[in-house]
Amino acid sequence: MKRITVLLAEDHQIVREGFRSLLEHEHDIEVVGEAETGRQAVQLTRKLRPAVVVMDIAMPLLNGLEATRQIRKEFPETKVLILSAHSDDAYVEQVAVLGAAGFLLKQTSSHELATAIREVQKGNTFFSPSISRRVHDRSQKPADRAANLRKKTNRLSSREVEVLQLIAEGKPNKQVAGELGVSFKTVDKHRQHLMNKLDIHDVAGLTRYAIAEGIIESNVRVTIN
Amino acid sequence: MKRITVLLAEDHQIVREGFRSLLEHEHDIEVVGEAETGRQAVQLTRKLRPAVVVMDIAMPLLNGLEATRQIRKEFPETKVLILSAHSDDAYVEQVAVLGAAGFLLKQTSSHELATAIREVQKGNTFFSPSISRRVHDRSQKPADRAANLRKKTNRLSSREVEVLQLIAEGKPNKQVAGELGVSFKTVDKHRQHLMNKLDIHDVAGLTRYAIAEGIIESNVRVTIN
DNA sequence: TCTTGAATGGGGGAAATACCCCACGGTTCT
DNA sequence: AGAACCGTGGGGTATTTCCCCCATTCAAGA
Repeated sequence: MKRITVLLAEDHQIVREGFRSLLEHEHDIEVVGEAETGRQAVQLTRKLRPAVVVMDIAMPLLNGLEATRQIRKEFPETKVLILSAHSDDAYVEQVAVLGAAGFLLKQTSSHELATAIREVQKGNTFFSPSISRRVHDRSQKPADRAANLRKKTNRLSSREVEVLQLIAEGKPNKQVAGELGVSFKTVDKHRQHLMNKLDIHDVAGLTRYAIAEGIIESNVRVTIN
Repeated sequence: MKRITVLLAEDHQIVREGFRSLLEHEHDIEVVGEAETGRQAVQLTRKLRPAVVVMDIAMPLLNGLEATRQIRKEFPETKVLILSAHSDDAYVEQVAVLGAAGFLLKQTSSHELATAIREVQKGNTFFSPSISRRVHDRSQKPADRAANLRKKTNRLSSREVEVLQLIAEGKPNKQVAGELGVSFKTVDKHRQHLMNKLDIHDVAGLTRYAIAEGIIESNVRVTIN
């Protein structure tokens, strides 16, 4: 029997190990890798080609939603199962358009996690009950959709969201440039575009925006380098 | 052999089940109960009398620190091992006076969790390296420690909180100075004191802190001047 | 009483930000 | 085929931050 290959993306090691331990009891599922950040999740997906990525949202360097977008773009056949502590509107909003195959809350049981992994691998979707209700409500309203499409102009690009997260984590442009592997000037350019699109012209404002949008959490303690 | 009885207090079911699964591999440790809230942790401690309580901080109804205080008061022989995602100064500060036997970060490995449980059961303390460094610094100087507790050295003064709020609202020092009716240099000085006390050295970090502490909200849209 | 801290103010300087100018190669709609 | 972005990179500059140094006044605690 061919087992379902799974990549775990979750920043807290002990929680990640817990998930791995839980999934070891499921003999049709194999955890082939673990990622600590969204960026690592993208890299490991490229390298390991798992069938399913179990993705936490709140992660340093690159949050789970942005990582999902990048993975879905590069590997449309890879299923991403979002696993989040919160069911914030800001998140739920994005999940539908992101191409995630499912959304689980951390309040669910391990049994449901295994079930969800099997379902999304088969090509189905799997949402926690409270989430699915909300997504349903939302897709009822085409007005919102239209509004989203119209506002496309000042919607941030994927790269811009990435830079925004790092800025909101308190990293200076030079360090952001290093982590993204681009020049200081490019980062500076993204920063300017961000600011123009959002009409927010200071780091404090960008940070508040990032938190309000669920790109980062307010109590992240960024690792000291 | 008598196994170490453990109560798990953690609000996310799947994370809790993961911890249980991890600890099932340790044959000298037995998970005798699981609590979803701080209040339930206190109740189950009363009922089950576990040797060690593994306590998450962020929990509904009653947070882990308050639950720890109540458990320690009622059952001084019960060891509480705090398990937190963050190493905020505010938390670490309280852990010492709370009577917790240890403090683990979720970034640690499952192996360390088992070790910590064994150590605190024996009556020792166990702190994650990064935490222990901080607590150590503090307890190294008894004079400082006493001063800290009595004078609350690293608690912000009301003026500092005032400046922090304006910074987190995205106002430059010059404007803050204008609004407070003091010189630019004074504001700069408050800013430095803030940063030293909180050990946060960038505006993004200060903004996240202000939001986490409820000093401002993330979705404030500051009026444009 | 004497020290400590809070609040005030200033000089100076290296670093980072915020905002202009410019360009090129690529994708993606229209 | 052209327009409109996107991502990349370089030049420059004014402002701001961040962190030292220095000081005085006043209130409160050891």
